Amino acid sequence: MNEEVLTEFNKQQFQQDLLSWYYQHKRDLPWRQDQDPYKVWVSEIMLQQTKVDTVIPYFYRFIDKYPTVYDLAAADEQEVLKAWEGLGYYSRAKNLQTAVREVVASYGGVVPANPKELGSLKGIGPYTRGAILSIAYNQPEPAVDGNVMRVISRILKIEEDIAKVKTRNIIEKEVREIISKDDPASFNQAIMDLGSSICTPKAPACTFCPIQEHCRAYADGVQDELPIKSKAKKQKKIPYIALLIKNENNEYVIEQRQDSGLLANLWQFPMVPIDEVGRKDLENWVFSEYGLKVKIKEHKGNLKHVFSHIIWQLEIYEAETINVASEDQRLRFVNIHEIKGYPFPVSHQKMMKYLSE
DNA sequence: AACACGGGGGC
DNA sequence: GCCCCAGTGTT
Repeated sequence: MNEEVLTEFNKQQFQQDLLSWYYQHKRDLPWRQDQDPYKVWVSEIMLQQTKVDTVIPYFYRFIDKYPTVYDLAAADEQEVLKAWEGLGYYSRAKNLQTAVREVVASYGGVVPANPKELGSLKGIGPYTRGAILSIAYNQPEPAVDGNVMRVISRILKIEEDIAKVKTRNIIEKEVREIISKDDPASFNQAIMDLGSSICTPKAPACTFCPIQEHCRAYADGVQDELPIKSKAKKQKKIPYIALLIKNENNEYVIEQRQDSGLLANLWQFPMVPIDEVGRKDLENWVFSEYGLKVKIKEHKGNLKHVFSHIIWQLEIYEAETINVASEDQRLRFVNIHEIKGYPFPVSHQKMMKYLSE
């Protein structure tokens, strides 16, 4: 026997150790009540780049409001966005509804059970495709997310940068090799559960790990060095003056953002990009941009809001205007009760504490 | 291959 | 502050 054989990966034992642990410790999550492909789908979209604890209340409300693909397909887009408010990455909501409408129109309301059709739907990439096929349809397909990349790169001691597409593909291929054919749904979810509770990014709890004896990183004492991941670049700061513009009826001006890009179609208080406009021309700019004659009043406070790629620095000012019949369909005057019906980004929800009757 | 795209939580 | 999170679409 050579050394290669001694360190060879014991697939059967690995599966058994992982799955027994999972059957004993799996969390009772709302999307694990049944295997309804639509519910699995909704949960997987919500869980993209988002923690389980954050998703749970959104998932309950969303499924309560849109229990089937038909309900979501028929829903009003703004209401869907309102249901998504605060969850972030709002294109997920738009893409989900687009895809659900496609399922109703082209697949008789049945979520496709094959990789090609499923993966062609808007918002369903390699991860979500694998997650739905394995969890809802019991197919032995990899579902490689951040957890899986971390766990597998440690288990197999893969020292490639997991930020690279190539590495993701390597890991997907490895998972295809070692996935349980008997219970692929549990296998994929087991690795994700393990990644969130034991095989954590920092200080993994290797002493409690059910697959410790299969872990090459642990064997070599390098579990804290893996996975290797290149750093994201620093966010650029963008200063704005945000305006709480009130008219004589105690209504505030809100505007709808454009239908693509950052926070697409959400509503906000008018913001002036200071770097482009300058402070001197502020009121002129507001008039040219919105057709509103405003008078800047009191400085109410400052707000910093961090996105994944930029940072907004908001200076908040109160302002006054007179009611005008604006041509701009994306502009509205609303009172502090009506405002609650519009989907707002968190940054502007924080500004609402400065509103007054 | 790089970047845009939210928000929250751990340390 | 930095890093991470059940990623995908666009360029």
